[in-house]
Amino acid sequence: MTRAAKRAAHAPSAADKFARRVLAVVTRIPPGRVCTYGDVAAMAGAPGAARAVGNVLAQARLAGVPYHRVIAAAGRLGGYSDLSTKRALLAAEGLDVTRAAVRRFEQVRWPGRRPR
DNA sequence: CCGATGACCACCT
DNA sequence: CAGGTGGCCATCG
Repeated sequence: MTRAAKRAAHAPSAADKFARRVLAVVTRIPPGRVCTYGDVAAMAGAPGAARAVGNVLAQARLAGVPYHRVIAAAGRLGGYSDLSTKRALLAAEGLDVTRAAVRRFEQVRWPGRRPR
């Protein structure tokens, strides 16, 4: 189809672009590792937009994206459609999860923060 | 353009 | 350690 038609079909809004970048980053987080909303924001090219990242994840419905690997600062769990599920998923990946946080957070944080 | 919203964040009580 | 406060940011109406 023509370029004009293509653009008319689905014009890539600025909003979608931001969301795409955020989801792209989240998809790269390996199992057993986690990132904070702030980390994702920075990696997505929008340092300081941690809150905006939360908004994206809260709306995203794409499959194959490990949303549960994105937690709040200091290893606290943060939000999720169902917190008990988030805990279960993280625990299933070998993480030590307490009522409201991931233990040894700095050691499972991704990308590696030069441990030791 | 402005104000409201939210899966945040740092800081202070 | 539980709450409250002010600030930040992208989106949406």
